[in-house]
Amino acid sequence: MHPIRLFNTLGRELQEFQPVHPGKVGFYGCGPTVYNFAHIGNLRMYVFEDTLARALRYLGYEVRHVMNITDVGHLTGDDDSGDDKMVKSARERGQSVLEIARFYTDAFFRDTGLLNIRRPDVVCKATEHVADMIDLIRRIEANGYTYFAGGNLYFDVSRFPGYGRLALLNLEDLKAGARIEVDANKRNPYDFVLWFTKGKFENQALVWDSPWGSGYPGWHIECSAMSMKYLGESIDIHAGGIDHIPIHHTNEIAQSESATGKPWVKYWLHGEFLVMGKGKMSKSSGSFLTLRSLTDAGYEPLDYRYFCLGGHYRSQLQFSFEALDSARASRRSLGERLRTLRSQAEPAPAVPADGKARVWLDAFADHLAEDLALPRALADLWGLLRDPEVTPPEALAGAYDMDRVLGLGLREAAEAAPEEKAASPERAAQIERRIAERAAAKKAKDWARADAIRDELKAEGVLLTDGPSGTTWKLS
RNA sequence: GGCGCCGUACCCAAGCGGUAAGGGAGAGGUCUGCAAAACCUUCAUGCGGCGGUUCGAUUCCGCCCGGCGCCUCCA
Repeated sequence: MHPIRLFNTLGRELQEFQPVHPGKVGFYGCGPTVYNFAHIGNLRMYVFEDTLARALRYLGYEVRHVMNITDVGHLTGDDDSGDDKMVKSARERGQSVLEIARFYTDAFFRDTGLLNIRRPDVVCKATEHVADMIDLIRRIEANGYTYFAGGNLYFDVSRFPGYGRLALLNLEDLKAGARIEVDANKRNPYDFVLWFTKGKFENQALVWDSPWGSGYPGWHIECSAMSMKYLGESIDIHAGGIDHIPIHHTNEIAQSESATGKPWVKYWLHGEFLVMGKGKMSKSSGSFLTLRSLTDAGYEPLDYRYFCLGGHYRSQLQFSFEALDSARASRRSLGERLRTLRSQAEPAPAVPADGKARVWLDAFADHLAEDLALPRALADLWGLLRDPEVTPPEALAGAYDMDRVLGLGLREAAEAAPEEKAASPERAAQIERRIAERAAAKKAKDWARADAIRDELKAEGVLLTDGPSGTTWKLS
């Protein structure tokens, strides 16, 4: 096991990682709310969670990765968010809320799969854990942290010392804070609902029976309940988006710890936003980019993954197509390099135990262990591949090893044929004929003729490359 | 109004007290009939501005300018 340091939002500092149970990591990563397609900003978050789990494993820890799927509540209503259109069109297709949830859940895993994001060990849906949530709320209630008002069960923030510590909230400051929701039933503006029987949404689609009446759970309880169910009452890492610090995670801590009476999450890791042009990409502000829109524009999903790896998870990442182009060019170049290495790697590559390659691999591990410094780790990959002192088999084996974390499909890239983009057999034969024709022209030193054929093919989207062993081609 | 984050070359982006990682683009070169590809080399005395602390600051402190996020579902 490699020692690791992580930046804990709780305390805002780099801390040495000491899991509750040595060598084992209970990791809960916030999952999607499945009421729309994930946009590339969301996806950045899941790339982060994925690389974190991969890195922990690479560094010798046994990881149990749990992710929630939020498929409950607030699917109807919320009409000022602009998402209504999505729901409405789904409704027009005669689908239920659960069908919508299933549709977007499938879409989510399709996207994450394309990005080489490994499926977490446990994927849990909120709707399948309402009983667990009710049990947890009962414990909170039994411990005296709740009150019932206006049909809803509230969490009483004033009973929980240290509320808001994660977010550095100052409860005294909230007064003038312009936009706190006015809920006459709340004793304190920061109180939040654990169980609704009367919500702001008239036609809540899903309701369950509970000791407090028929209704549905509050926004925050699912993560507390499910993380405890699958990881125990104290977990090592909880990761999520930076926007969740002040409300969602703050409330999760309050309710979890008031139920169990013990610390809940040891290390809080928060990923920063992907920003584009004038600000973050959000579901509610109209148009946003999906993975699909990138692939439609001719990019491969892993180009986007590579792009994400180029920035540290705690920094905002500036998205642009220019930047994505750069990522694509880098990844292609990487593939080219690996293919060359593979053709030179005589012995079957094995992970280098010593030698110069080991130096790069050690640096790679050290960088991962230092708050998941993926940009550094990526630079180590380039260093390994460009180092003249590293033999081709070592370089190749080292790259494959690093790819356990990077997830860039390096082995596939190395083994891909140059003409990876296949044409139909007829088309291929036709192209081969033209090449043969050109070869004859070249032999006769009829350069004009040879160049004309090359230009014609280029215009048709076929790129010719003359090499020592003849001419190869690929579709552009 | 409150809280937090950030400003590094043409672009993306690391570094966060010891003299600027990496990638892309650009430039030069090798190779080639010419290209393309590949490979090699090169590319910030400088890190928004002004002060301060220090032997030494891109890194710490203060102020200013500019950008972003959260406080409402949101990664």
